[in-house]
Amino acid sequence: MASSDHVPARTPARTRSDMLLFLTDEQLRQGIELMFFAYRDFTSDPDAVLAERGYGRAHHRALHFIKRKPGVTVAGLLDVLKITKQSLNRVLRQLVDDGLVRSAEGSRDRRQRLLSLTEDGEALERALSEPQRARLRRAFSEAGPDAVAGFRLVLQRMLDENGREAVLRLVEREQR
Amino acid sequence: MASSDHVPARTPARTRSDMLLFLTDEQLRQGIELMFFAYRDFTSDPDAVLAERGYGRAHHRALHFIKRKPGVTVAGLLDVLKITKQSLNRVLRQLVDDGLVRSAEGSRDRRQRLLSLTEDGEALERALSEPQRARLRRAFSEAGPDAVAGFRLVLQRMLDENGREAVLRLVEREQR
DNA sequence: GCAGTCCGTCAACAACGCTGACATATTTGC
DNA sequence: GCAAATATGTCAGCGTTGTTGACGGACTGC
Repeated sequence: MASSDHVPARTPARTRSDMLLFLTDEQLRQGIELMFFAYRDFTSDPDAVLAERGYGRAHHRALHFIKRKPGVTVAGLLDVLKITKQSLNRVLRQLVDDGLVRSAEGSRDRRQRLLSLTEDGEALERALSEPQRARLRRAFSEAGPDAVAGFRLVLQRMLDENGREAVLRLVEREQR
Repeated sequence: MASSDHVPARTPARTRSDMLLFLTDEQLRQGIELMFFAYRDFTSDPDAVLAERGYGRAHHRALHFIKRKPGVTVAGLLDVLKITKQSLNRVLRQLVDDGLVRSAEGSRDRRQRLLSLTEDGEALERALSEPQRARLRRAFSEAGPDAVAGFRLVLQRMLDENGREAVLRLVEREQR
C-alpha cells in the first residue's frame, strides 16, 4: 500500500517517473558532492596566490567587492559579505596598511569610509581573479552556452529565498 | 596580426560573437559571484545544525563520506578530502569518542581502521544532509532537468584536470 | 630482519569566523 | 541644542579547521 502513494494509475508510469528521475536522492547526492569538489578546486587557484602573501580568502572577497563597486562603505561590504564587522575590519586594516586599499572620508556622511583599490590592490585582485576566470572560461567554453544557462539558473534557485532578490540585483546589475 | 588568430574571415561576425557572448568577463564575474553566494547559502543549513553540537563542516564531510562508503579507511578519506591526517584525525577522534563513528580493525590489514557510522552517526548525517537535499531538490525542481544537466556539466568542467577522472568516478559510480 | 606503509598523537601556528564590550565621531530627529 | 541613532574602530577572547614538523607503534611485504 505504501509503495503506490502518489502514483496515479492512469498516468503512464514511464512519463511520470522519467520526468522526476533527476530529483532522486542519488542525483541530489551527486549534486551535493559536485558542489563540494568543484568549489574546492574553484578556490584553489586564488588560495595559492593568497598564501604567498600571507592572506586568505577573506582578503580576496574584500578586494573583489571593493573593485566591483569602488567607493563602497564598510557597511556596504558587511551587507554583501554577511560577516561581523570585527572579522571584516581585521582584513581591511591589513589591506589598508599594506597599501592595497584606499580609504577616503565620505563626502555626504563623513563617518563613512569610502573604500577603493590602489594600483597595487588592482594588481593583486587581477592576479587572484585571473586564474579563477580562466578556469571558469574554460569550463563555460567546454560546456557550452546552454549548459552555462542551466548552471546559472540552478545556482540562483539555490540561494536563500530572503536575500535572493538582493543578491541577484547585485550580481546581475549594479555595475560599478 | 594577433587579433585575427583563429577567427576565419568567412565566418559571419554576428554568429561568432553571439556564440561567445557567454564568455565575456562580465559573464565570468557573474558566475564567480554566483558560486560564492550559492555555496554560502548551500552550506548554511548544515552549518546551523552542526553549530548546535559544537561541530563544524569538517565533521559533516567526514560523516558524509563515511556514510557513502562504509568501511572506508583513514587513508581513503584523506584521498577524498585532501586534507592532512592531523586535521582529519582531530575530527575523527571526536566523532568516535562521541559515538557517531565506529572504528573496526581491518581484516586484511590490521593497521587500518575501517570506519562506519553508528546509529547516532546515521541520524546526525541525515539531519545534516536533509535540509541540504531539500534545498537542492527545490532548486533542481524549479530549474528543470535540462538546467540540472548544464549545472552538472559546468561543475564537472570546473574540476582540476588531474583528479577529475577520480572525482567523477567517485561521484558517479562507486556506490557504497 | 628491515624498509616502507598506515595510523595516532603532540605541539605550534595561522586564517577567519564568532560574541561581547567599549570608544569616537558624526548625523539625525525633535 | 541635545539626545538618540548610526558608522566605524578596536580590544580581548574563543572555536573550527587548515597547516608543518616530529615522533612512535604496529604491521606488511619481501
